Amino acid sequence: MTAHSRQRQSRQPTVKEVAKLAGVSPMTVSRTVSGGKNVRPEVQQRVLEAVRALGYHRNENARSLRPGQPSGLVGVAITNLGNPYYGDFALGVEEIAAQYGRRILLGNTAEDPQRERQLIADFIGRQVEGLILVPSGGDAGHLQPEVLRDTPLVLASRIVAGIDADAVLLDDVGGAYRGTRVLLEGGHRRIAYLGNVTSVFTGQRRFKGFSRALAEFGLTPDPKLVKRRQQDVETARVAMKALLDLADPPTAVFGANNRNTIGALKEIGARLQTAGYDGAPPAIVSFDNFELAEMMPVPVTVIDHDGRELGREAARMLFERLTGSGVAGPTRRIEIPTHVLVARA
Amino acid sequence: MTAHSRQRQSRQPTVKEVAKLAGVSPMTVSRTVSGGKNVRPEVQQRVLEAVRALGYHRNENARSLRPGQPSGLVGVAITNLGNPYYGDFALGVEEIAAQYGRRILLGNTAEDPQRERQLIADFIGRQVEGLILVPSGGDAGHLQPEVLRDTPLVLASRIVAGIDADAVLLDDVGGAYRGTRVLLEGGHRRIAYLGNVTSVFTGQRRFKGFSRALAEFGLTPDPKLVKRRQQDVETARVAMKALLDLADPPTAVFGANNRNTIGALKEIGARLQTAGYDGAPPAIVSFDNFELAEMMPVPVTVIDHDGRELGREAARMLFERLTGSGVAGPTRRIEIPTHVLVARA
DNA sequence: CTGTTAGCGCGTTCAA
DNA sequence: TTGAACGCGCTAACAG
Repeated sequence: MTAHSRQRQSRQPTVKEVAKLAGVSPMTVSRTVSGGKNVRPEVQQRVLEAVRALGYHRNENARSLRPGQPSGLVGVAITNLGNPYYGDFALGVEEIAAQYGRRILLGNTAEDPQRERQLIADFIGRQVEGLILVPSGGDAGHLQPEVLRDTPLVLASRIVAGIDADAVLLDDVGGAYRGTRVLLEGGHRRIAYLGNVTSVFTGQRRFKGFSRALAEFGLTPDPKLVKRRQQDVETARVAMKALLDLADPPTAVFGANNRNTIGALKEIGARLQTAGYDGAPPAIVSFDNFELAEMMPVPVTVIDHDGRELGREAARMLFERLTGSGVAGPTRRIEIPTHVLVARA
Repeated sequence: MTAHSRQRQSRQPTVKEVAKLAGVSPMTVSRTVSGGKNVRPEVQQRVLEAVRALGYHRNENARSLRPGQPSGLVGVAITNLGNPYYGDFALGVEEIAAQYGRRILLGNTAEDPQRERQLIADFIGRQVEGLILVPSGGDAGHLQPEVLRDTPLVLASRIVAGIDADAVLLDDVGGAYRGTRVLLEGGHRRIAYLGNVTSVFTGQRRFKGFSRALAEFGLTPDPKLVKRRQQDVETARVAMKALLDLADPPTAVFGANNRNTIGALKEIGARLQTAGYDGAPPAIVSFDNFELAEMMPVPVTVIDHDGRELGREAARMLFERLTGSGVAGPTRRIEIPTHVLVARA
């Protein structure tokens, strides 16, 4: 029988067992493990030895059962952990949460409102002190104040119609606008758009910035060059393929996110490998940075922003609600700036 | 006063409050929310209305207080969530955990053993049913069976000396061996190695595979070409810079992970931009795949493996311990295969 | 300085 | 079918 193969039934030791071993009352154990105020040092010693001997860990769940005791938990629900951008986001949240001594309950919604609803309900059932959510859209019943009661909510990346909550957003419109202008000023006029499904909030905002820049050059988005249904790299690649196969393909492409840009680049890369390929590959503007963007075979202008900082900021907003001031203030909305990194010529 | 600005003090509603509103006893509420066995349909109706009206959520912490009741939590500690590979890993774990109705407590250790120790202790205090850990090395006192008691532990990516626990590893040695052979068979003889600090388990294994391949060609690693201290992209780039500045630079580079490969590529990319650069850039073999590897300006052979599958497999091992059979079997060690994707010529 | 009492929210057990 | 009592682990409040 090996180390981890014992019965799982025998629960963790409790204050009582420690108390018995140390020959004191449970209260003395409790006092000792929570700082040792009003306990004789020699008694503390005995208690701590018993703690060590039994491998005692204070039961945080039982502890937070007392009214007024915070659970020390924050619920975080993200649409797609597989997207490196949201990995960074989660890292930023975790970083701040750790500073505040909080732990993270993490869920991946996979853009499924139903799953999001379940996660939120479960998080509340586990008495999280607050929620950080990248919402997946759709019905928002589970985010209504009556349901959340007094659990603070911070929305990240996207907001939800009808929900008045703190939010950390990107400067989607401005970033998309400035990025698109780079293409226009570079002489491009046939610019394709690859984006998320129309219903996604950031998708709408980025398309608005894109359109605004075009408008300043007397252009409107060409429906044949606008593809807004791609959620992942492979569908984005297929969309790009369709664009390149047009009789009159675009000379530039706006990738409204990470996934769309990379799909587009993969298709372009495949064409460049092809012997018979002649046309000049399109230039790219990418909303979302990605590693090694500077090494692509076509110039990639990046609308850069820091997912980790987005996560940090979301967590900071939450903890302002949870501690000190700001607890009862009006909801706030922050926009994180974006930076256009123009491709080398 | 806006939606989320109320007092935080008024806790979540309890069975009692729901009971009062519905005009029944707390037990009837409890029975109703847990399936409704032995409750008259009309009474259930009243209860569910009260639940809805008050925004009641069953307190999972209180629930799991009863002996024998599982907490429904799994603790996951990762070394670096900012590495896209571990984002994928977390996604895989979450995916399986969701299937088993478990939630994830997530922590980032940042390769800090002290932080890892705190996280594990806290996870146990929160009554997690099991632990999944990418260990950061160093002292393993906090992983001893006496401390973990009966909480099953699954190690991922790396193992820990002296700890007998289930583990999911990569075929580090074999992958590194086969990848290195690709370089050797391509005629390369001066091959540099960029890797993690020597103490990291995977680093040792990958270096072993690398060395083994060299040995078959009558070579040993050249100390001047071996750099094993880089944990992030920037330090890797600097290491690569030093290699390229050698009087006799390597003709190929083995990147022992994601971070090292990308740092190396960034430096190579910078050189290629430089007007005066003449030498042929080195070929690359990368342990760990990364997006767009096929589009680099130098051929990149990838030792590919699926982080998400690693996560899934770790979670599966854990849940085999938690449920059904295998609860008390000997510890197991699984190796996930790696696939060498040879660069285009 | 230390111990006893009581109760947090829930569900098992037993009684009605 | 419904309810009352009890206790899970912990700690404030109150003795001593």
